[in-house]
Amino acid sequence: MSTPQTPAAGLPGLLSELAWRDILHASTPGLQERLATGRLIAAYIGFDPTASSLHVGHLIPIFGLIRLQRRGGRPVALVGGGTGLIGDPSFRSADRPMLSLDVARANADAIHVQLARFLDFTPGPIGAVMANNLDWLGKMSMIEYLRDIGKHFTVPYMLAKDSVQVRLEKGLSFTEFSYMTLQAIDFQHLYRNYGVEMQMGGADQWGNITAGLELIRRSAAAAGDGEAVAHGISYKLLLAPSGAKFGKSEAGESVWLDAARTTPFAFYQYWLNADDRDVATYMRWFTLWGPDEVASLDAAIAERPGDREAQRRLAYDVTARVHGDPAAQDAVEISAALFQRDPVSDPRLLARIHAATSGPVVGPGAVEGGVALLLAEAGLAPSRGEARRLVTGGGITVNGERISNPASVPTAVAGEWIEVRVGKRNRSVVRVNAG
RNA sequence: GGGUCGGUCGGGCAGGUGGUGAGCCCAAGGGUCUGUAAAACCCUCGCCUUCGGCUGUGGCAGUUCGAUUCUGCCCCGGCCCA
Repeated sequence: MSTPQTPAAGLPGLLSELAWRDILHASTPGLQERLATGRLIAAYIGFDPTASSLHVGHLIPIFGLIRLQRRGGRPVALVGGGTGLIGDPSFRSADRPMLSLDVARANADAIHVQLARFLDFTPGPIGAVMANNLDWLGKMSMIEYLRDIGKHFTVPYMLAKDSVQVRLEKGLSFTEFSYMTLQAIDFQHLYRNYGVEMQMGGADQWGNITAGLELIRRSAAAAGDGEAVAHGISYKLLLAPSGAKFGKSEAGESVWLDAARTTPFAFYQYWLNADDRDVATYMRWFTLWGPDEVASLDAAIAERPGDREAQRRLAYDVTARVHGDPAAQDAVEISAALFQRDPVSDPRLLARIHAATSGPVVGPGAVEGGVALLLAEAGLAPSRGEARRLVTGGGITVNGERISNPASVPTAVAGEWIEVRVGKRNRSVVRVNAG
């Protein structure tokens, strides 16, 4: 981890900030000089509409745009409504599925809405802008493409990309091979129509970014004063030191930014449970905290790991950014109630926890059938046999009491709520539906 | 299209020659200790109505008292040839 030092303010300090946060992978020569002029710069990042929601992995590019805007740059979020129809082959081992036009469009719209939360779209010099590349890629004719774009790319240049090389053995369709030229068109289009001078992206995108630079350089050759007219930055791939798969819950599910897919409570819990070895990286990447604050939390991790101060601060900060302060506060309170030693007995609090965690609902028959049946019916155990094993193994606590007999019948609080703990971390409130 | 080798739990494997497949390793889950950690140790790990029962070796048939094993056709994957 780099030694924190206060970077210069504004755009001139952008690269050094990314460096001390240990995010910077590569940047084009001359970029620092361009930023040092302090002149306004616009930069973009592309988002593939492969799903109808962004997930925590997308926070990396999102923060890329946020940091740019805070330093006085104009962020441009490009949704790949057109490129998503093709599928980026970069470093993928197999063909990626192509999205249908309808799905790509619907996903692009949904992602649009999510991105709006993170950036300031107020019109102005640094107001964020959204674009969808289907708007221009969808209109381009094949003749236009081959004459104006294809002409600037040599096959050896395209073949030389690492991202292509790794696919040559396994096979690569012409469609996928052409992907980099589409992304280059995006860059050129944004360069010409929005004044975008820079593209940012993950390290796996470097080949695509440079393809865009190549297209802009060749097609703007008339300018010809030798100075680079466009730039690129790539971010390191996030490798969690603990070896954990970033962005996956303990159950192996993706952690989404959409509250309907991942509740704010689950989202908060994901960050709170970050491994000590990973939290240092996460707080650098996923917050706007400065060097001093980061250093003090580094110290807190080292001196009082049990307090998990960094995890708590991180979890709150990210949850608040994604879901808002009230939701983050709610997640903190619910976590406190659910993970204290004593069971929750207040029906109103139980109802609140049930709602915030999207707790399971079962019929009265599931309760009368005993704990094992209840666990299976509530989806807290995959099968009745598994539920039985959990109970006999001492892993189940109901309303604060450890249960050892799979057939025992639990009592619902206020006739409606049952607090169930499966192991230590998985805690939930089950609602018994009398009707 | 032809040949060949394979398809056994989430992943990787063992199960020469027809005689009981619920075994192993990893991953995962639970417990103890903890911080809702990590590490370590212990337990579990197909399904069910659980002192017992059922299903299951890619699919469908066949031979047989009995098939992972033998036969036929089909599906899927690797490699070689065209």
